Amino acid sequence: MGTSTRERIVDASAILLRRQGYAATGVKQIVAEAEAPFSSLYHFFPGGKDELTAAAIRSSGRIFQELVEAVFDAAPDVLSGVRDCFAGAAETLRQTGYADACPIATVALEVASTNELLRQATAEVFDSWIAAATERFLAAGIPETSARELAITTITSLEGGFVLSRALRSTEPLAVAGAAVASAVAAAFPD
Amino acid sequence: MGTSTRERIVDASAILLRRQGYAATGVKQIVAEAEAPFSSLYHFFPGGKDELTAAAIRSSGRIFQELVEAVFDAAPDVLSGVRDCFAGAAETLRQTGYADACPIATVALEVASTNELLRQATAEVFDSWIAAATERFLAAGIPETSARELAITTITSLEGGFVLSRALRSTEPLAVAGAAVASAVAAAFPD
DNA sequence: GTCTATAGAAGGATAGAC
DNA sequence: GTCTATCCTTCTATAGAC
Repeated sequence: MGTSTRERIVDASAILLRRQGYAATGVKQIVAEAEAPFSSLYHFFPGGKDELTAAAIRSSGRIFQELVEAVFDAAPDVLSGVRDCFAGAAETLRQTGYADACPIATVALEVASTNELLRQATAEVFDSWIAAATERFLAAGIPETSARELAITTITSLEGGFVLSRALRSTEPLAVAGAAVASAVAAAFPD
Repeated sequence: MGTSTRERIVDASAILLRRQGYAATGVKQIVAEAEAPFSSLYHFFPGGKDELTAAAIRSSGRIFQELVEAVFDAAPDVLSGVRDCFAGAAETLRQTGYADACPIATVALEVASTNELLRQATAEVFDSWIAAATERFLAAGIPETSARELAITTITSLEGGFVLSRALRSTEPLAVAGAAVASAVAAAFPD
């Protein structure tokens, strides 16, 4: 069974949102990219562009989380895990001509003050990422108070690294941010 | 002498770009907000929306830099300077209903892979911020190798903190990111 | 579920008078 | 520098047949 029409529409939407954001992505461009009939969009998403965008945010948020978790969990320890995640992000960015970074950051900034429905979708994704990272730091033996702070530091550093690396077309910001997070993680272990 | 028409157009453009981004900001909305004649936009910016946006990016980038420098330089030492900058950013964010964060980040992500002219404008601004921060860390006695890395860490942390704080409508990410940067700065001084 | 056609608003940009 | 009017495209969304 190939991908369903609904699935192709969500996937195409997610790709376009990541590269060019919400406002610049038209529904006609989405169905064209998905090779789907125009009317299918409103068949599967009666709420139109916003309902589709919310679905795409949640979908790509989950996929990105699973991808990062896979990289992280494959490492022998948390320190290597953090380093591998930032290195992998930098490599993907470089390989895609600095296009493929965080799947939801552009949309998150666009809608934060203009679209409450979509703002909540991005907030749910970030909350889920923070929870997943916190779990892993806790499991590694890092104290409860530090674990959540380190999780937030990891994700803010990744997001900030993406912003500067894409704008400067250089992996330096992402590499520097990753090294800083690694140092913070190393310092968080109880003596 | 009040503000010139050109100035009002650039300022209105900068405000709208910060809150809702590039694609969502129409030229008609800009001149309405600026209380300027529509034709003045094309009189002062023959290159249209892109030329105006580039000017707005450089203008708000410079203003934001001056604002942060003023806060930083008013502090008794670099550590306090860093802390004050993050605290001030968090307070502004909270006071504006999580609307006023980085003036160029939303646009930077939107145009990074779609508009080379504007991408370069955002890159110039970020480069200028990195240079200014590096100078200050050097002046404080931090070794040359560490100074640039700390400068990049500071700015990526601020940007990432803005992304999560706006999406979550919470100052926590910005506060946590600021504390992490402060720790890194404290650790960078030679013994 | 998909087809064709189209409504109705908003987008960026320009012309020519003053 | 500013006025008014307008061009053409693109946008989201809907209607009704099949």
